[in-house]
Amino acid sequence: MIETTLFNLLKKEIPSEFEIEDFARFFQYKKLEKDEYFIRQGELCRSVAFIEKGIVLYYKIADIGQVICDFAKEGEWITQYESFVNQDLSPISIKTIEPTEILVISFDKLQQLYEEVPTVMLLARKIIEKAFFSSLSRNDELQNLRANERYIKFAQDNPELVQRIPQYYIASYLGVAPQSLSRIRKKFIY
Amino acid sequence: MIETTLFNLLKKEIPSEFEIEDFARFFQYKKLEKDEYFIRQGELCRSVAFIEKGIVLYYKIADIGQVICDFAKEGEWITQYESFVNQDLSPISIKTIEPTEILVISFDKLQQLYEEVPTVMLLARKIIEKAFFSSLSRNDELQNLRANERYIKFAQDNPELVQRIPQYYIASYLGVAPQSLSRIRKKFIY
DNA sequence: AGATTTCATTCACATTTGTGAAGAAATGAT
DNA sequence: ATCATTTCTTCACAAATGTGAATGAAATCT
Repeated sequence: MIETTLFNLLKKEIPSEFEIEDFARFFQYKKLEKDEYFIRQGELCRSVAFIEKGIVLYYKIADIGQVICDFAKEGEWITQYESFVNQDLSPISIKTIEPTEILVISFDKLQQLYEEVPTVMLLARKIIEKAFFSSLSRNDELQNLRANERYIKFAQDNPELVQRIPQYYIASYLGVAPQSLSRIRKKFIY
Repeated sequence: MIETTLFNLLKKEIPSEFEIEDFARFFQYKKLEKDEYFIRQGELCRSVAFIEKGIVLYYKIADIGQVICDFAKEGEWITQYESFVNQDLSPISIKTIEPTEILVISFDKLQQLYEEVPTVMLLARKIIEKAFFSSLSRNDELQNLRANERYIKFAQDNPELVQRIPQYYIASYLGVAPQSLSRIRKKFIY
């Protein structure tokens, strides 16, 4: 379990005497089936994870039913920053939609890692900033693009996800009815 | 210019020997007319400001024309975090839509302030986190609410702004045509 | 393989939203 | 006060999107 994308990435990004084995002490490797949960709506979020392989779905149950908030795939972090930071109850659930392998680090271990390798904190900030900027550009798209334009952009930016994620999830993520997305797609496939 | 909302707030929030006068050294007070710019699309953003009084508009010129990205009013910070952090060209313009008074601090002075009063950095992080979380909930609203629901929520959350901001700006912010917003409003005013 | 469930498509129709034009109302300038 | 400009409203019509039901395809289970 030592030769992971994450540890190689950390070793490369973070200038320190730390070796891959040292990083590995802080993380717990987990193999999840399809439809297993990383966190459930209403629970406390006490850890962060890196996805080695697979896809997770962020969603919540609202009055209109299930709403897809986000996706994350291999090479990305699973963060529920809002509840992680405030140690508040999570407003959303995160679950796998494929067999998925993750490396988990608890809040406490993360603090230790920060202390042992302060540069990690810089990396963490960059990850959070990236999430922030993505959120801003998602606002822009939801505000200014039509459903069909949103789909085209999503498909261009995430060609793999279009293959791996059920369409009604993508529809929900784009804020559109599944039937409408089907109608939209018909115009681009000939 | 010493008795400002900002300096009282800093004095209250930040435990230190710093007095109001000490904070004042770092900020430059500016009085802006209506329609003056804090930053223009395509320029470098080298400062942050606190609004003592007035309202600013975040907007950009896109292919569909002018698009309103955000508002900020007295008691809030003017930040263009994306370009501020990366020292990149600003993708948006920020201008006043009322006579407005602000307290400006440059990037360099902010670093100095961080060094002299480290707790300021915590405050800064909280401000950025707040912007992040607002962005997430704006995503949620744009994704899941209809135009009329978005307007109702906006009006509930910002009753003052509804009075002070032209409606076609609000329409653009909500991602709706001004005529549609007018139609929506008709149903709630009797 | 067969049965069951889940997912995607299609259709008809309702509702929402966009668009361009016209005029009313409000605001600002002289 | 008068005029000019900006903002808001209204209308008729077009386009986009939602909804519920029906069908078929694909995936999953046993």
